[in-house]
Amino acid sequence: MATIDDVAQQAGVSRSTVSYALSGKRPISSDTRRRIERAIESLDYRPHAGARALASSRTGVVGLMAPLRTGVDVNVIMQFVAGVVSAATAASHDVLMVTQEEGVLERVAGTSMVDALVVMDIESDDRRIPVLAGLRQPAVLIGLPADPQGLSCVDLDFFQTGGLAARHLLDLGHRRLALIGSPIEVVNRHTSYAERMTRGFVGACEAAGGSYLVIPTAATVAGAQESVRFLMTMAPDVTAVVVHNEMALPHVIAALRTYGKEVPGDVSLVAVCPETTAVAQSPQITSVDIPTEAIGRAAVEMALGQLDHAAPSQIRLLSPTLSDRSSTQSPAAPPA
Amino acid sequence: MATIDDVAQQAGVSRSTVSYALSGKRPISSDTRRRIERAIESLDYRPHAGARALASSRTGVVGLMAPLRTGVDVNVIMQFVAGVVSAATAASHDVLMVTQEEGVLERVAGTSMVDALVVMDIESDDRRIPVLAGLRQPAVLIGLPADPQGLSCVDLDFFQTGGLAARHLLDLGHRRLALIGSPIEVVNRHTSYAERMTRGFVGACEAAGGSYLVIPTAATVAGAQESVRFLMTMAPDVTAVVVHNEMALPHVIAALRTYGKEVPGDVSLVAVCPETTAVAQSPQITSVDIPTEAIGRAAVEMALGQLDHAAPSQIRLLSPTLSDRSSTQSPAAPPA
DNA sequence: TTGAAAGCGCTAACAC
DNA sequence: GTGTTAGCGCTTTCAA
Repeated sequence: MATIDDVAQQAGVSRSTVSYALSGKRPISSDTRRRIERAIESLDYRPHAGARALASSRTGVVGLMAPLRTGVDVNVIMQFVAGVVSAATAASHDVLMVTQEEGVLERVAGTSMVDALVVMDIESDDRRIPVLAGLRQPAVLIGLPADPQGLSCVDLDFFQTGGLAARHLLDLGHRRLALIGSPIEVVNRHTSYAERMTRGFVGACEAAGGSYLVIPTAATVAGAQESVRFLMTMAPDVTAVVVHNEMALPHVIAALRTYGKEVPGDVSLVAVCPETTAVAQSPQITSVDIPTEAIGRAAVEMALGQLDHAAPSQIRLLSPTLSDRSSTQSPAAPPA
Repeated sequence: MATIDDVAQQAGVSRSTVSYALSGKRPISSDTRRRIERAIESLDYRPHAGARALASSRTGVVGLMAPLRTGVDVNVIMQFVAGVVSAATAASHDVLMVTQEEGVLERVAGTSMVDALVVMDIESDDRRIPVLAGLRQPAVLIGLPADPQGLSCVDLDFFQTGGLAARHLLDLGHRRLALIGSPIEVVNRHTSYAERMTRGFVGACEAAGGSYLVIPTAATVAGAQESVRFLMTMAPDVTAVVVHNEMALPHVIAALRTYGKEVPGDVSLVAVCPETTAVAQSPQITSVDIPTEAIGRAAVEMALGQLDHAAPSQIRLLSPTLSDRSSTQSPAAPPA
């Protein structure tokens, strides 16, 4: 492999001139620049990443900790990952995927393999937070823990989301609503997220004088059936449902159908899920989108922005937007 | 951050002794070793990855090129990724995720960011192959291109797979079979994979004197319905189906049902898909498993094995295994 | 069993 | 606008 000295020699300049030409950190006469470029080209020169990292304390790599256990809304995870990778690429960075195992965070950060870290699937009281808070590298959490300990966070604003979904249905005239929510384990682990959603939902219902029911749901066929059965028992006159559980969504729709409830004829349905999930159902579902790509992108931008203490740490909650599709309508007039 | 010199000083030994103690490349007296360990501990020393890479020409990182576009059997991709990451971790390596963009391969390899590369989603005539073949680092392809140009490949043995699936049904007594295969675009891109499967399937059918039909299928609801309609028109007496298209699988089952064909009562069904997909259906599907984790694992092992030209390049086709579940049975006796 | 010292390839003062 | 040079922190001969 050609080194920077080879390039310098071939271009008839000093090593530092080549380095500066590459980084743009000082002006280079256009003639010199041309000779350097030619040399780089002809030698197919690429700076050695390790050497660069050693000399500059910058690796050009951001670490991404993603939950890789399959079965858990893999689609959603992949979308976050895609957002992170594309934002990193746009900022000339690569992405190192790290597993959840104990100690990797310390190792990856401690050995200076990465410039910054993005951590997904943050639990309310996540054990990784104190570790992350003690690192030299900036870290951004995707999710909103109870105590971020000064770390930056990005997440969808679930309080607004709950309100937005409920209000859409209330505005259509519905008065008896239900929230079919996250699996109970998730509720317990990620308190903040399901709780914020619920509070927003409940608040909107109460403000509008609607009645409501909140039901946690396992992300399985049986779980969805059970929740719908429960719903049909407790509130057979429900006319509108918010589903905040992308894995259960299709099963909920199917289960409603077994009770003779068609969407949207008998029951209007708003889902909280990535757009791709919403449009993949039939009928296409009116949804509050979880802007996975945007969140991943924001996480990287915030992390990289903090590099030279340029930007301060911050908590960023993205406002939800609702996309009106084919699963909601005004309730049928009650039989006279 | 503490450096190796800090450790050496605190332990009262030379820098090289610390280095050797760490790498185990030469014997260290147990007393010295103890002092070094203590120093490392008390200073919380971690070797600098860049410095190490510079001095040793080894990064401890393997690059993984995975298709990140969502919508394409993300589950399957994630399983491969999980296999790669866990195998890499087991071998004390980290994983750098790289995108499909033009030039990244050259950059990542050229700048010595990785020790080896694993590339997923290989097409029959993939443009990346010549690039990979020209790199200093070993590369392993997941898939089997027309011309591997000396690169190592891992894949499921799809020829055997086709035969195995067909034979399972033939052995049960079925004589009129169909293969509902990959989307036509995939067939055209990844020729080898769909083609090998088809040849295995057809071969087994002909050997047993069964009749057969092969139908490419789009991975959508409409695509599955259309394929089933075609099947029911062309071969209404079909009693056994092999589905090699995990995205379409549930839709195919649903579509069959609309024609009054229950699985397995009227039609036996064997799927070719990851085990998790097979057991997630109802009824659980008899399947030839795509051993995604094992393939990912094998890819990393092969790549790392080639590091010092230790192992030669090779093509490895994993033998399929069939898991008998609830979707196959002998055909009903024809009405007398 | 251990130490001294020469790099690995690059960046960024500092000097002109 | 360009060159000189001192590191960055580690591995690995070579020598003892």
